[in-house]
Amino acid sequence: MGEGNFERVKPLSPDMFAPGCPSNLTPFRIGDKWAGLVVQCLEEGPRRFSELRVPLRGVTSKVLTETLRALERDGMITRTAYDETPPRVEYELTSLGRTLFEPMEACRKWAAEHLPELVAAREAYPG
Amino acid sequence: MGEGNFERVKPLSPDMFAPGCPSNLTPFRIGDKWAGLVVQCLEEGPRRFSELRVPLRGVTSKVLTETLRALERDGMITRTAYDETPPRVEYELTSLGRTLFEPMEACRKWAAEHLPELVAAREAYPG
DNA sequence: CGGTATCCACATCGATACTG
DNA sequence: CAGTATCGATGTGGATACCG
Repeated sequence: MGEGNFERVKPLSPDMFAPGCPSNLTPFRIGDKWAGLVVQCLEEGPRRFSELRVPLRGVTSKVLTETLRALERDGMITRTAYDETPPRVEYELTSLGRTLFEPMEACRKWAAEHLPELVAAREAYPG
Repeated sequence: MGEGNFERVKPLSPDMFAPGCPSNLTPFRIGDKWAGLVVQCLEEGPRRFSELRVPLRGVTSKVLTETLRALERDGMITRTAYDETPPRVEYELTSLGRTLFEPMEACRKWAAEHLPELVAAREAYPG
């Protein structure tokens, strides 16, 4: 409650959307901090700009716009603007974008199974 | 010839090691440009510092050192220094590091199948 | 051989303010 | 609602030089 549409995006593991979580992995972390998360949010269906801002807590509209444009440019998502007031824009995975599901699942599975080991190693590391 | 040990690292797809190739994806592209490639190089066995510099063309020793330290800190690789002259250091995947194979394979498979579509979309994009 | 030590260019990200 | 426009902090990667 008070969290808006956050519950529409079912978390796949406890802190998957937490900043810095290594499960933000996916084929699209090519120096882009948010693209993988956006794709994850869109896996369940089309989302509006403001709906994406909710689970991606902390992202500014500027950065979210840049991320969405990059994904659109690479053919991963479509942008559909409806001529209404107030304006409504929906983002949706393309068929190409949906092919990302498999590798992302593999990465999420890895994170779910091995993240604790990574964290433990990091904490045990001198320094 | 003249390429040193490059052929020891069998390329999994034509330009997998090319700079900017989206197959450099893997769980370790968390803002790190080279870690995924390093893990890939180590999948076939232990490698020396200078052996890693060959396939990762363009990486400086400074950046390679940082990358290796980060992977070591996260428990993905071990560093073994042999007390010889000239010095010899070997890097090797840990058992945790080897678990990265599955998600990385999934990413490589994705790239091999869908990279052309991404590139085509990018070229067709206005601007 | 296997690194360190500096310095620097560039890009990404974020904060803030404003708009149709 | 869905952005755009600036500006600035931060940090990552690269160039170069040097060391045990």
